[in-house]
Amino acid sequence: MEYNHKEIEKKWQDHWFNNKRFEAVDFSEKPKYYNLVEFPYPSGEGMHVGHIRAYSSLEIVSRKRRMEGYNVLFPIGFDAFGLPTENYAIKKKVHPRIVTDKNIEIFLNQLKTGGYSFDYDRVIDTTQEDYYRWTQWIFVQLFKKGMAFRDRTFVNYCPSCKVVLSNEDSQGGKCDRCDTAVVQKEKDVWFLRITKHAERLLEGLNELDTLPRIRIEQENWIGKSTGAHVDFKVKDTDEVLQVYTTRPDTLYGATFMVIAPEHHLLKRQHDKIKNMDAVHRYQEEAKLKTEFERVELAKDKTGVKLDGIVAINPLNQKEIPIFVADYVMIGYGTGAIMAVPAHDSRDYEFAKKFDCEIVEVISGGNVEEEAYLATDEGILVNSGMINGLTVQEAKEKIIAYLEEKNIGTKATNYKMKDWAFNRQRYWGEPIPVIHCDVCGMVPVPEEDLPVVLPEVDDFQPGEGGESPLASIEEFVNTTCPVCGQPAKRETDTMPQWAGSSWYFLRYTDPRNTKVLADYKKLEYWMPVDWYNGGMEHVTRHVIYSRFWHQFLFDIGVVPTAEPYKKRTVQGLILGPDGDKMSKTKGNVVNPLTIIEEYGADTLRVYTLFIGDYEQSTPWNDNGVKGARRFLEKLARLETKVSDEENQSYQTILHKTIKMVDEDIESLKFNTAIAKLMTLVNEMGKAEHICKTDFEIVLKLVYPFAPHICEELWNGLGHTEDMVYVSWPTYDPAKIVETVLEMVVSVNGKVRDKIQITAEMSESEIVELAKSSERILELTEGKAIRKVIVVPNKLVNIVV
RNA sequence: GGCGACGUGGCGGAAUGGUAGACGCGCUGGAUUCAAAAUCCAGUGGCUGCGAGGUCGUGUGGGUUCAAGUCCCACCGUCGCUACCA
Repeated sequence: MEYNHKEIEKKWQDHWFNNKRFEAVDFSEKPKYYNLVEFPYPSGEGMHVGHIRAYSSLEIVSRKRRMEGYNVLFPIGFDAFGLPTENYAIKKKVHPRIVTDKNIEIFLNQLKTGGYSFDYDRVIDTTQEDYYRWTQWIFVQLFKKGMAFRDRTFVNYCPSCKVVLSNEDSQGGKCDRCDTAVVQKEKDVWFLRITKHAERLLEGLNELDTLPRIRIEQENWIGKSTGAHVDFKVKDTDEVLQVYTTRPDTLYGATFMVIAPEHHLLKRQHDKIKNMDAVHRYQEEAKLKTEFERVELAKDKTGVKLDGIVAINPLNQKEIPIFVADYVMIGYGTGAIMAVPAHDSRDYEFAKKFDCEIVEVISGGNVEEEAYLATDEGILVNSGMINGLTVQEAKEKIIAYLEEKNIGTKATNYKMKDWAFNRQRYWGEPIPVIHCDVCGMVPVPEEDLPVVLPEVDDFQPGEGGESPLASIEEFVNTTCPVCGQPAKRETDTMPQWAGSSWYFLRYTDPRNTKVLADYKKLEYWMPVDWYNGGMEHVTRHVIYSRFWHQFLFDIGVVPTAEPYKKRTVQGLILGPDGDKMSKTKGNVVNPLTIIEEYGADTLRVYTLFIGDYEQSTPWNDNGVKGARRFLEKLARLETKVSDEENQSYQTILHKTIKMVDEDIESLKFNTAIAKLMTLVNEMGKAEHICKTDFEIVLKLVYPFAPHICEELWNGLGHTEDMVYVSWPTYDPAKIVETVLEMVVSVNGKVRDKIQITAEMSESEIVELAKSSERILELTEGKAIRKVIVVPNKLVNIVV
């Protein structure tokens, strides 16, 4: 067969897609299997080799599952709201709707060119009204249950994108989109009460089949810690300054307190604080600092001592000063800390600079030199009732004491904050809320959904961080659905994470106009059996979507408590230079040129052969040729096919069936392909190949390189395509080697090899090993102290 | 700073504690060809030896073990995530 990839691939793609060969069937009798890959953002760049790699894993698994007799749901869609499209629309003066539709069409064609076996009848697009209607519907439910609320706080604001960013989108003090330094801005914004689910999000991880590093990253993100809330009285006031600490055992060492610049105490005790001018100046400075300055340039501690008020240490009744300093964050714990300089490096640094008392309360270090951070070992000193106790004992005793005296409680805290849920841009789901002077905030009635994005001429965001929707009077002005009075619409839109937080549900019933998805269909398809995606989405998207899913479960909309059974991640494909692919570095590999030159089968095989699937690895153009050669060798086997049986390759054939099966299930595609290459090389040496054996090889290669396999399968005279032919199983009898080689080593060094047969006993093997000429030379005149036999592997003789 | 992963030929990478370097790329030699491409065959970690072989070798230094790339400890380096988290 001449390998004309263009012709073959076109032919089979037309056949599959025109005949809907990958259609997922609702309520089929077959067992269901739901494979999910993260849906792409339809950028103008189109498909990237990263997409190929990301989708290929479950593409392989989906093809294999169909052959194994499953009813497979393997869907694809588009997460199409977001800034790049909007920015492009602003620049080129084209409506984002037009840009999005065009990009989606291109992307879908590219996916088909790659031969991906998605069910293309279930394609969804988060920007379509019939989709975001349900995104808004979920928001309304969240709002009704008090899970969505509005609050005035300092938010991360990108002066370039003119957008309020969540903490997740402004990591490292830089805007996720444009890298501009983020500043703090006070604003009324929407939040989702995800912190209420912190514990459940943590517990749900126990049910998730995933790698430890993936689970740990999520656990760290949620950031649970345990300790105590402790109340400190502020002298001569009714004020109680509450702190959160993980180290209540060090309470006797608390020699001063620090509150965040935004702490409400400053406003409340305004009159008593004598140096309020200095405090105000400090607050202003802190506000102007970007996140970057606050974190990266934090080497030097700054702060202002409050003049006029002091706190009382509740254990020893000592008066201790209160400082304002920006090393304490308003958003974590209570925004105030008890400072224990002897045993916390930040407090130590601050105490040294501001000349505060340092009292050692845990022995073992040298607090003259540095903070002693002992956690487990170490005995309490200078600590009244807990002297002599271990840290653990002291913690328990102090908490009991605090609770008894009613000045503190055992407490749990989470790093995770409520989810800042808003954008001030055009291309997003309008938040379906109406502001009425009489009734307050009222959700848009469900029958009025969706709140449709209005047509506008200018998508440019307002200078003050206002949404472009705010300037459209026909949109803003409405009537209150409760009292009928004139009212105004909310003009914020949702962040991009919204549409992706439930998309996997919509795939089960993508055209439903009554509910987000039919409950019976959800019961049939959910949960997602296997979800593959990027490491970068493990902490944000996965947690957000689990939160929404848990909420939807609580209100009876979905049948499972957790959405995903298994989560895996793919490693990045780096540029040929080993750097992350980027347009600016000019090291981007375009998958379409590879498909053009070598074919989709080659591209698919190469992107999986390139290295460990879960590890990052650089692209290598030469490697592509190897993948292509493999397929050519496979095609050449066709010429050797006969009806006659051939025993010469049976062992390796059946071993390969076993290993390829196992490797696919454990994402070891690189070794699966290596073993298939070995098999094809071996069978190439045979005089003739039995037709049924060649069929097995085609079935094994099919998930990786389906087009050429279909062609060869067809060439054998089959009229039915390979999509639902049965996956091969190995014959256990055939993988047992009758004659095999064992290594004989002396003191762990390999010295000889012996041929044994499967029937030989261990003592026979040892005798054979000892009597080998090479071994006799080495053991002559020495006493054999020990002989270790590892069945079918080696004999080690210790002298 | 914290958490995590990783470190193996010229390159990408294989190795349930049991023959280190599977498989691929590249390279060398040969066959084929008028020649080339393609294809096929052989070889391909270092040092050493005519040779059978010997010896060293998985970032560095220790340890456990009959046996360590693999397990443990320390250090060095690279990458990812996170970050004054109290």
